[in-house]
Amino acid sequence: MPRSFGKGLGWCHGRFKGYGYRLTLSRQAILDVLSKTSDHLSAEEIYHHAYKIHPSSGMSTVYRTLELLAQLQLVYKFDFGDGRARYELNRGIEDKDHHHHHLICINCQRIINYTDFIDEEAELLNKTEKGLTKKYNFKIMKHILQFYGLCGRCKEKK
Amino acid sequence: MPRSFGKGLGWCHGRFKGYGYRLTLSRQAILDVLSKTSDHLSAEEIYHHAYKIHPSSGMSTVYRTLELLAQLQLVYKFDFGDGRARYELNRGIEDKDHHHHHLICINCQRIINYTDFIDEEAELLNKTEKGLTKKYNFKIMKHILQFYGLCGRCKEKK
DNA sequence: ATTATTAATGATAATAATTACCATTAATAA
DNA sequence: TTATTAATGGTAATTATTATCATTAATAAT
Repeated sequence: MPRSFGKGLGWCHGRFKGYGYRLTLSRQAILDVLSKTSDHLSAEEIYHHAYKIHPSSGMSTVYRTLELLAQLQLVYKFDFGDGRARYELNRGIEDKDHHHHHLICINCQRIINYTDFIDEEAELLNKTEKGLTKKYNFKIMKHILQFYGLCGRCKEKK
Repeated sequence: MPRSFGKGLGWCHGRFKGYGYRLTLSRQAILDVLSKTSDHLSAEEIYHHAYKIHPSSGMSTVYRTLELLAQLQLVYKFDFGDGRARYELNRGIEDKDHHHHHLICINCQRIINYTDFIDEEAELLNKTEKGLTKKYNFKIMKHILQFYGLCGRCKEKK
C-alpha cells in the first residue's frame, strides 16, 4: 500500500475528529475505498467496495458519510451528467500537484483527469471570480469547469 | 410583444420543420414560453406556463419536446445542481451578444447571466480545447463553466 | 375533399437516485 | 459500568425523469 495514501488518510482522520465526528468502522471503510483509487466512484460503487472491508455498512450510511465528507471538503462531489453523483478524495492540501479538471466521454463515461493549462485556467478563473464578486456583490464559493466529448476509442466507432 | 422574440421563433420554426418535425400546438406553446422569458425554467415550470397557452399539453410532451429541442440545439439544457434540469432558448445564432455564463446562488437558486470576461474565457477555453484534443485524442463537444456562491441578499442573512 | 399513413400526444406506470424515518447499536463521557 | 449521545441499517417515501401504449392530430396520397 503506497505510503501517500496512509498520509492522506491520517490528515482526513485528524480533521474528522477535530470537528467532533466519530471515526466509525463504516466511515473508515469509505475513506479507505476513496483513498485507494483515482477513479470517480458513485455512491453505489463505493458501497460495494466498502462492503468488502466492512460488510455491515449500509447504503444510507454511505450516502450520509459522503455528504458529511463533502461538507468538510474532504471529498469532492461531482456531477458528470450521467444521473448520479461521483466522489473523489480531496488530496489537495498535502499534494497540490493533484489539482486537476476533467474531460468526460459522453459515450463511455470515461473520465480523464488533466492538469494541462491548469495554471492559466486558475489565473483566469481567479480574475473572473474577483470581477464577478465586485460587480454582482456575489460571494463565489466554487466553480465548475468541465469538458465533454468523445474519447479516442468512442470517436472511431461513431 | 418585442419583435426580436418573433424573429427568434421564426428561426426555430424553420429549423424545426427543416428537420422534418411537426410543429404542433404543444411544441409551439413550449417554444413560446421559452421565448418570452430570460429565466432558466425547469420542465415543470415550462409545463405550467405552457398550460395557459395550450391547456392540453401533458408533462410527457414537455419532456419529450425539450429533449428534442436540446438535441437540435434550439435550447440549452443546464444543470445548476438543484436536482432538476433547466432550459434556456438558444438565441445565439441571431444574437451573438447574448452568449453568457452563469453565476448561481446556492442558497436561493437565483441565477445571474454574466457576459463579463466572456471573450477572455472563450479564448482560454478554445486554447485548452485544442490542447486537450491533441494530447488526449479527444473530440471535445461542449464545456461547462459555472460559478457557485451566495448572492448579495443571501450573503447578508448568513 | 377524403382517406391513409405516420408522427405526436397524454395518461399512467415504471425507474432510479437520493432522502427521511426510526428503532437499535456503537462510541464516547461520566 | 453505566449514561449519554452519535451513528447505523433497513425500509419506506420522495422526486425527477423515462417508457409504454392506445388514441389523436398532422401531413401525404388519392
